[in-house]
Amino acid sequence: MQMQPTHHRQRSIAPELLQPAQRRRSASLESFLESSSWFAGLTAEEQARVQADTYERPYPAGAMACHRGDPADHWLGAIEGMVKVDTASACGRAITFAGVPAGSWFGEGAVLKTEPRQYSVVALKESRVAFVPRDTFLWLLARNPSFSRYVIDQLNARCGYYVGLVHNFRLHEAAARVAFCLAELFHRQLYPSTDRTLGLSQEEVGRLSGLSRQNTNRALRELADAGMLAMEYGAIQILDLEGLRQFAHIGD
DNA sequence: TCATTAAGCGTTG
DNA sequence: CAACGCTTAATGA
Repeated sequence: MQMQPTHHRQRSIAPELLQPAQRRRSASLESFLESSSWFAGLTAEEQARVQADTYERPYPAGAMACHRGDPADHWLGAIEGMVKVDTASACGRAITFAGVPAGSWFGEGAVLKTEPRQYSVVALKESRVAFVPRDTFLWLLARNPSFSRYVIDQLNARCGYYVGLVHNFRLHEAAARVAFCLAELFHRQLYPSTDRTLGLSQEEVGRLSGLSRQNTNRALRELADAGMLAMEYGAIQILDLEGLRQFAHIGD
């Protein structure tokens, strides 16, 4: 049995209280690992160790999976739901750095450093998170070239994401910002299997793109009028991902 | 003066 | 009950 993090609210939800979408049959931890692109490049021995060492935890909406300031001793995967990375700082306001849809691995930067975690990880809705212990992660990194290549690609993609973010925010206005943040949730390397309907409230989209609720709403209407997305109650449906990317000037 | 935002509130899904 | 839309008051360019 693995030692599990002690930091999270211990609230479990009775299955009958869950919404249908949340109760939907979801991937087991095992199949989640198997469907992750980096997993196929491991030897049988490595795969076995990863499967033995990795564990998962469920989180209700709003729960914190990792606290800022805790030691970063796990590499994380979003199995189901959606989480965000932010600074839930004691001083002042929370800033969201990234949304992490299901199917994505993240936190590799924190595991590679020895410093405590700089950011918090919060579930945006009912979610399950996979924890790969630091030792296992470093072990793979040291012995398997295809895995280290994957990690390099991951870090590189993240770096490119933030360059694009600065570019976009310096040059463009609200609607383009929102378009950028939404489109990047479908980044091939970072977020390989995002659902076309994002379960994000307008307020969350606002936090993600650094805009007020009003501005976010206005921007979303603009994008909806252009036929790139459809606004739903508590969700955004992406209709034209390429259009969004162009509008956000991704790749310029 | 005009634009933007946080806060509050009534409505809606 | 949370998300949404609208109004309002404060803030600042």
